[in-house]
Amino acid sequence: MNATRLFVLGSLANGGPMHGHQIRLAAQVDRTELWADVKPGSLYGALRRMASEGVIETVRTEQKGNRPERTIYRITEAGRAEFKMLRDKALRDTRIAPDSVNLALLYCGDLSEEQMRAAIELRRQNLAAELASWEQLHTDAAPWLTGLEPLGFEHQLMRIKAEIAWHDLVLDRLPKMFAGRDGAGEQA
Amino acid sequence: MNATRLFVLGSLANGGPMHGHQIRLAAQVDRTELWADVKPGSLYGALRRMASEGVIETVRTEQKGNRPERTIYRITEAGRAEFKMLRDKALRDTRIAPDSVNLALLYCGDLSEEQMRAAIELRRQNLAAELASWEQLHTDAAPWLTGLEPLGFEHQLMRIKAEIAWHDLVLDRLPKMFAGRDGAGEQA
DNA sequence: ACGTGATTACTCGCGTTTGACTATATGTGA
DNA sequence: TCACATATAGTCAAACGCGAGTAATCACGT
Repeated sequence: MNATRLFVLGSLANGGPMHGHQIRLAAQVDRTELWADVKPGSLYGALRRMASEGVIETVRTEQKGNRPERTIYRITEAGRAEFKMLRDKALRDTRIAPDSVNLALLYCGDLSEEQMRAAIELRRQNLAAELASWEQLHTDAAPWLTGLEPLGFEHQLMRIKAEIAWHDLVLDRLPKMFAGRDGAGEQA
Repeated sequence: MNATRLFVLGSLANGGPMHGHQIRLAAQVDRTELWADVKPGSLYGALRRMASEGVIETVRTEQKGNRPERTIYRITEAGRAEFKMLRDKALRDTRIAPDSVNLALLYCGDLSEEQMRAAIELRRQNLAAELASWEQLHTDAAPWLTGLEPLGFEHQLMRIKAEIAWHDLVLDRLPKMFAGRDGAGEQA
């Protein structure tokens, strides 16, 4: 919920005054972007809104050569207050957004067992790749992780593993799910 | 991704022509809303947009007494095409949105071990309640479930269980995470 | 006859997100 | 030195999401 605002406030609170692009770069360096995934279009809009609300304020604007002007923002006291509020809210929020595949499942009545199996196996493959990539990321980053950040990695790994486990369960169940359907009529 | 559109198209494809409110009621009855969670404010906007695009079209408008007029929509051929596209897309999409708690974790440097433990334990409690509620829902609905719907329930249950397992892991690790911090100095 | 709470059906306005786009500067290799 | 990718820094319109509101009707007891 409101991850963009939390991200902006956190960046400015921990990194000092910065302009938009700088926020993005810093998030790459310190891996914040792994957990936030804020697109540029969202960022600049949020910066302007938040400045107009007074949770952040512009320090000054610069221009190097003829490149677009950049505006440097700093967090205000009101911003620090909202920062803590948003952090605590995120810490309290346990809502689990329903996976869109569950919705798709309702509409798969016209697919054959083979088509479903193929789709699920492809998903499983992608998840396995995603898992491998996160594991790589984890081992690479491990020496630099501080505070509670390692728990975030474990969280992500466990979630992907659970996802894979469900896919295995589905692959196991598929024959049974299709057994009760008319394919050619067992014994008419 | 675009769950609202998939939801609208699926409703009209499987339920025949309907007006907005009818779509919501039908989604309640057949449990589609469990997997979509589309708010009224989103629904009517989507209906108008989609009508203007031609993926759905208005059949007629009615008015009972002096109540708000209701517009009955039907899916078009273009709509059926987009429906399959969106369904297949949802079926292919394995992206796992990062949990906002992982972002919050980065900003918890000022919290004590006790504060963190309390926060995580509260989360765990809420998740346990959520799990119980889904299990109830599952056993209640079990006799009426058709097609691949049961797999959706198992999916949700597994995800919540994984979430709980992570919280248990965190509770186990917390002492170690805080061991390396200055609380009073072990033996100076 | 009358309040009152639920239901019906949708509107409104604002916040937010997104993808595509702009436009300059800086390598980098042939 | 020319071409082409990449980095820098941000804009914009349109789509999207949502809480709150509206305004009538209906159900129900009292």
